[in-house]
Amino acid sequence: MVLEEKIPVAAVVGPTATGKTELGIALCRRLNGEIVSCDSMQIYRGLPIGTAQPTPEELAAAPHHLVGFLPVEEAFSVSDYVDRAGALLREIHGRGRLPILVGGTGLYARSLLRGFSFEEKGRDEALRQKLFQEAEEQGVEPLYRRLAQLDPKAAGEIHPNNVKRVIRALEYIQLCGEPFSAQAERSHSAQSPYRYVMLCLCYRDREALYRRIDRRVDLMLEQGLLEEARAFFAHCQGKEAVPTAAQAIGYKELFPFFRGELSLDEAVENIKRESRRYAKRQITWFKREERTEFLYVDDYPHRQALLEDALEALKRWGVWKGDAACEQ
RNA sequence: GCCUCUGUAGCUCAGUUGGUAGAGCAGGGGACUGAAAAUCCCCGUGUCAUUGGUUCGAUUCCGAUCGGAGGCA
Repeated sequence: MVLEEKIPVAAVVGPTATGKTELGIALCRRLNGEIVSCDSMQIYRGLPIGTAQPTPEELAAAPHHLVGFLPVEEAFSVSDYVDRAGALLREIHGRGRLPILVGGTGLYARSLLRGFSFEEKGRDEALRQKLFQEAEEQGVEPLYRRLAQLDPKAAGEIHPNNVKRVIRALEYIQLCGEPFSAQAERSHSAQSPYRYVMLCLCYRDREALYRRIDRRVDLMLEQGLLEEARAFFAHCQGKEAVPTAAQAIGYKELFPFFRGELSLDEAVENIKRESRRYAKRQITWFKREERTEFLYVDDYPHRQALLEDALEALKRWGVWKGDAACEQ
């Protein structure tokens, strides 16, 4: 039996407002590729401005996948993402084209590219609700103590205050009948089916990044973020389950304004601040990834130079063989 | 012009009955396997406005100077 060839994948990651979409499209056209989005919020339909989806022109400039396809009330998860994106990567490769992953959701990128596998029985809404209620009534301590008994290793890795993750671990143990830490161990030894590199766009000058983020929020407002968010707000009214998309930055800060609890200026300031903090968390995520190449946008005089270095990096990591080899 | 209050971290302010200082916010660092744009953890040295004086010692007390706020005219 022949060793199965790993699928080459070029990934463009990094914090918001660094030009991932643009570089992705440039690479796509240069390398005859197709873009697979790696963004937990751009998947939703009806929120193009606030989630900074590619514009209609950008969508027309290159084939895109997993953008704006999901109704806002539908649940989604890493596991769903890895399934769908993984299938797309195989399809695109099968067509003889290069899959290009573009987006800033670190969890999705890592889970997909490192080849994490997920259990069949993954989630139980009723159980979650029950555990959450317990946490609310008695605090997290009893839940954390239970976790420490059932899975000491996981308990050691999850902070007692992190309610969501304590609950998820307990849910996993009950559903899958094994310690939560067992799946991490399995994933650790997993072989990635991809030959990839993450090109992480970033700024050397943090202030410059923040200025860009602030400016982009203003731009979103000019493009009609307020109307988009108001429509989404109306859509959410009267529904007991709050959709995931309502946690997205840009919407969750405007909702208090619609309820009359904040001035517009305050809400906009909050959007900017949350976007900056989010960018910081994104950077933390990619700093830790191994197959990552940082490209600092403020090092380049123009976009062409950035593209050249990106291509160079793809060659170095064996994702792209270069023009000569392509024509053989 | 006179009177009163005020000047301490990037911002808002505590405080030291005289022994060179600490909160909140902002900011920085980190974790992350089915809600992830979520959730969570860690991190506080700054000419205590300037300048003279009193004192063993002043950011703290006194004087002057320069900002800021309010009141009376």
